[in-house]
Amino acid sequence: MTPVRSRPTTAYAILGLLALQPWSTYELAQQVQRSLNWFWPRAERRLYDEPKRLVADGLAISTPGFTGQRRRTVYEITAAGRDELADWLGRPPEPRAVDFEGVLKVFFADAGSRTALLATLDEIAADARERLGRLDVMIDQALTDGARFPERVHLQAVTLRQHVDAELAVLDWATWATEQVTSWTTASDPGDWVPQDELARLHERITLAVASRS
Amino acid sequence: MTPVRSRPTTAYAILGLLALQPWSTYELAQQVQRSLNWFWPRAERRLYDEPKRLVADGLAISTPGFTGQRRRTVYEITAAGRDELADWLGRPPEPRAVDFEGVLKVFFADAGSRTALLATLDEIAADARERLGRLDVMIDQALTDGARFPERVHLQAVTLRQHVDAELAVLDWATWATEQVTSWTTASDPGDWVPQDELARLHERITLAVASRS
DNA sequence: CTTTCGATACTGCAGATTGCAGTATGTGAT
DNA sequence: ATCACATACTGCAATCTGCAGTATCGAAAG
Repeated sequence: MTPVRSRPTTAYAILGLLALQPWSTYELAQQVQRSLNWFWPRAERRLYDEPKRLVADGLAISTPGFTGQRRRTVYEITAAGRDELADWLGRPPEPRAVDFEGVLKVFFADAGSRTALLATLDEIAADARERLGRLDVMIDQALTDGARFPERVHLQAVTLRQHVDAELAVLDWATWATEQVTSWTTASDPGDWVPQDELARLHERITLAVASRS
Repeated sequence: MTPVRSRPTTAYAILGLLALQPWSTYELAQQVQRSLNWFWPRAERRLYDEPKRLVADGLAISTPGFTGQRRRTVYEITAAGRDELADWLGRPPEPRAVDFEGVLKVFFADAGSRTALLATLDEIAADARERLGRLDVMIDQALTDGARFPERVHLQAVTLRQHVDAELAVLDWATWATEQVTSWTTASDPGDWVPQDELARLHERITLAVASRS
């Protein structure tokens, strides 16, 4: 039996795309930017090396071709590739990891001005709104004939809902936070605002949620 | 004037902690795991190299000391460090980036079994519940006398709310997704389930949200 | 008909970052 | 007296990013 050499998750991400159809590296990069970027953002550079390793390990095959004089490599998944992909799907996922520089700036806001804090919250909200706009376009494409993989619309709907939920949560939070901060005197002095009340509400929400959804 | 050499965000994260009080590298590592891990997760390894660079650039000073025979280095922020920190707080943050292997597995679920998909959703929910449990403990500590920085509780409350919102959004989504998938025939065949209805609802939610909160 | 611009199709390289193993000492409990 | 756990790091391979650089193709503009 083949030893289950664990690969970087990016390998499986590419394998997953190859399971849908053969792609050239360039198309693969486009596709990753378009759809995977929401939950598995990787630099384009990575997507040029990883398929080579998949080929070396027999999980994909590469077919060199030409567009006029210009070389182009098309990758295709193998049976072994589909096996490893299915295997990976059966293993527990890594916990979610979030890089959110905006919240880092909010957390350390007392080392700067109240104005800077409000600007940060504004940029966070603007970013969320921009993302929601792009999600709306994707939803539209999935609804109309634009869907590239009509047989996968159910999975797209489920994952799109995750993105929308996440972005709306950020937007709501940033909107709420802006309202609170507006009543503060400075970034280090919240004036009359009582953080303990908010913390108590958070505790309530957690208790309720964990009780009802377990 | 000093040129604003842009540093990795991790440098500012450490600078932010040093702005609160001096720390040894080990304590710094603990603290990053405890609080920053939620929105700026970094390997412990990183936190041993970065302070050295801060010292080299005059943003911090290191004081070597001893605990018996064992060396230990304590870092302190300098005035230049506080300046750069405030400067960073005034610059727009990087957009949020999420590594969520669980959703990647859901997205490619049709390459595996329905059972594997349900297991993935379960693990996502379990992870969210575990995190909410830890958040609850942190909220408790901030509420009772356990707060290490009572003058910063307002900022803790605002950021804690972000984490709670995010985790609850994930938990709600995973719960909902499990219900939907339960009605599917296989991971590639949703049976009677109509993804278009869900997509239409998502479009509605985006339209409403962007209209009301802009 | 030529120039220009954006899309296609990559490679090289320095530096950022992780994960893990390894080395050692200090402290409190059994 | 021993053991487990906390403290306090370093080395290294592999992963990953960002950016600059190379080159061809196709369509539109002048």
